[in-house]
Amino acid sequence: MSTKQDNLYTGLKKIFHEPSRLAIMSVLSGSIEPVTFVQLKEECELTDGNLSSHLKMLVDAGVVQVKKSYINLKPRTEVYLTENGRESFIDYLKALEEVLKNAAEAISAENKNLSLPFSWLKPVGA
Amino acid sequence: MSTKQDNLYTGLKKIFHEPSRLAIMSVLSGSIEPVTFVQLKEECELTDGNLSSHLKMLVDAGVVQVKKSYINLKPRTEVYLTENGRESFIDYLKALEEVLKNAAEAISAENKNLSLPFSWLKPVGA
DNA sequence: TTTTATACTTTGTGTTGCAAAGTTGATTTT
DNA sequence: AAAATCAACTTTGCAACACAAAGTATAAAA
Repeated sequence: MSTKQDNLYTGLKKIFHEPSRLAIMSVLSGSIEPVTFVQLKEECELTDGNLSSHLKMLVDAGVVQVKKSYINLKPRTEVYLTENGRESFIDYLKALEEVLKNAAEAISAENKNLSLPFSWLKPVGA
Repeated sequence: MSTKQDNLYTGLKKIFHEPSRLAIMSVLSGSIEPVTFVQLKEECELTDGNLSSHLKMLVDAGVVQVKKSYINLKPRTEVYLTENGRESFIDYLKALEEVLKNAAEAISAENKNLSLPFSWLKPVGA
């Protein structure tokens, strides 16, 4: 039940619709194993500070969980998606797909001459 | 020439990566004719104030232009894309496509059982 | 023993997304 | 002919937030 009237863009939930967090979510989606803070930092090319605060937001939103421990006397922060996180991220991606399709169709409708840059708009089998 | 190191997410230019502005750009992309303030407002389901300020940002970014006139003694604001606007919006959409593909692949790699929600991931002809 | 390094967290600040209020001029009501 | 209403915008105010810079804690090197 969404209170506000839905349109194409309503599904672009703010928590995911930010490049750094999109990167984090993509990396986490790509592994069933938890990912460490340091790995995430490297793969997403984020600074310590920015990763830390984005993670906090994701945790507060209930889409990731964090497990802190010490290994070899060093802190180790492991991050993983919650079940809800996985599901709502997929929903976000679906919404994004719709938005993208819609935009790409608008463009190619008015640009018959333009070579289609968007692979999935090419009619299957053509 | 991009000063900062590029990654997958660098192409998500902030000016377009906001749902309201994405909506505006999509509508504008869908017509060669200029679109009026009132039309945009309705199609994007935005308030007057928010449309006004988003338009200002798009104008300042040089991606749309605005022509003000009076018709029937009423103000008429017509909005249209600049050439640069059309091009850079396509670039944005391409970047978005890459990001989306990357995320969808990550998900389906770790969820063999999951029915693929993303149409373009289905092998063509399968 | 004072640097240096690692793994984070917190703080500070300019930006911005949105709601609410304001503006300008035409039209309708009283 | 005031006064209130409407239409099409613009401006203002403010909480949220993205990013950089600074801070903390512990361990290892010099």
